[in-house]
Amino acid sequence: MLTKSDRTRQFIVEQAAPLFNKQGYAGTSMQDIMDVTGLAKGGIYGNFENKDEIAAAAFDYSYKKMRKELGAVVVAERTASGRLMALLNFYKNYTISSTVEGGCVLLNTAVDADDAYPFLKKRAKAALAEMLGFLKGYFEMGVAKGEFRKTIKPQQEAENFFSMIEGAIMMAKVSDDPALLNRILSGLKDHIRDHVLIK
Amino acid sequence: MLTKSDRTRQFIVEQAAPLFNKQGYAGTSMQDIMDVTGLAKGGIYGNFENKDEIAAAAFDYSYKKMRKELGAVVVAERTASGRLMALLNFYKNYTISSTVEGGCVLLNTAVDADDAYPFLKKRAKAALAEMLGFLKGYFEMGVAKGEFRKTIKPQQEAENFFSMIEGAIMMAKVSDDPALLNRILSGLKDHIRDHVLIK
DNA sequence: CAAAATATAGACCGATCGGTCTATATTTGC
DNA sequence: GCAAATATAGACCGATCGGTCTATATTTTG
Repeated sequence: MLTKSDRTRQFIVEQAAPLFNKQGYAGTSMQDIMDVTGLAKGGIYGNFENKDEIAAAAFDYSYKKMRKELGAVVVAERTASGRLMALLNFYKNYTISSTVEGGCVLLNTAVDADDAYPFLKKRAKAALAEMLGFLKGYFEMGVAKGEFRKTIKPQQEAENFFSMIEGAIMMAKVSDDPALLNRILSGLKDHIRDHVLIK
Repeated sequence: MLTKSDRTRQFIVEQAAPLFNKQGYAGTSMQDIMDVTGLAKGGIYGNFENKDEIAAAAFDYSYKKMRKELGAVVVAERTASGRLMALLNFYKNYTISSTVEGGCVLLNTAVDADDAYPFLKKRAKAALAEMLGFLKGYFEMGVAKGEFRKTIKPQQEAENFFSMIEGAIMMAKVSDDPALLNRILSGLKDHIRDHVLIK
């Protein structure tokens, strides 16, 4: 059974995750976390060593939640193209409603952390590598099954795909234009149909 | 002639810009700015109302510097494809050596500001719109001059282009893999040659 | 249900936050 | 080169920062 502390810890992480995702590491104070959880200092520090540990746990939680949601819609599809389409659908309107409030946790953490917080950067780096690995796997699957052209390069396709999605999330968010992201996603679907799938 | 205050103000902005670009708004303290300029509180606050005003001036400075450098290499080219290639070359190795230390100021500010600092978000939004406008203009120019296919859609091409570049900068930076960005840029060059230019 | 173990409240800490103000130093205009 | 205007140093402010510690409250275990 889950101990009280385990449940409190999880509660803190879940409440703090959107704060870190929206406000970044430096922009999120312990007071913010106390406010959002309703706990006092002792309640927080009894479960975490320090702010870094909460931020790290919050990232892990947010990323895993996203990966789980994404995984669920993707593995429901049995073809490579179906999986890629499901992934693109997953990101539709992602600037309006994302897994964790504040948009893509990978994008936010990568930009927030890369020059200032190595312990967070490490996590974002690993998460990105994993996501690229998944994408690459779907392209390899398509080629292996004879669904995709043999000429496509899975690694390159994966990098192209994900850079466009992440860039589009940033652009759509700062422009207050969710449709911008959706247009990019739509373009990627066209790309699969026209240049990846065997005609 | 430039007054003393004008020169000091400019000096502060130039020294502070890399700090904000690397550490973000919340992660940059007035003490940091005092340290990097060698000025005391009075020297800073005699030239700026508050931290917001410095951050805003720092963004404007960084963005204009980038736009100027980019503009110089782009307008040296007389063809639309030449301009796009120049732009892609401009971003080569941009995670290693960018206009202002810390990478793309537009990406960093957009992500840092969009949920927390409206006064900065507004600036990033305007800057992004301008960059997309430039890109769109080059594609329109290519079509108008008969250099590009009439079927290409300048707005869509511009959005695709820029989202890929920005996403790739984020990915390359967090992965410590500058080559990732260069591969994306290379892919975009291929795209122009193979699907934009008239054969 | 009582005793032991655990978890939380909240007072407290020194350091740092953004910002003000005055006295002094430096420029500027004549 | 002197007087007036301007710009800077740095002491100081209250608020907030991340973090500690103890006393109390709550769980857990027998």
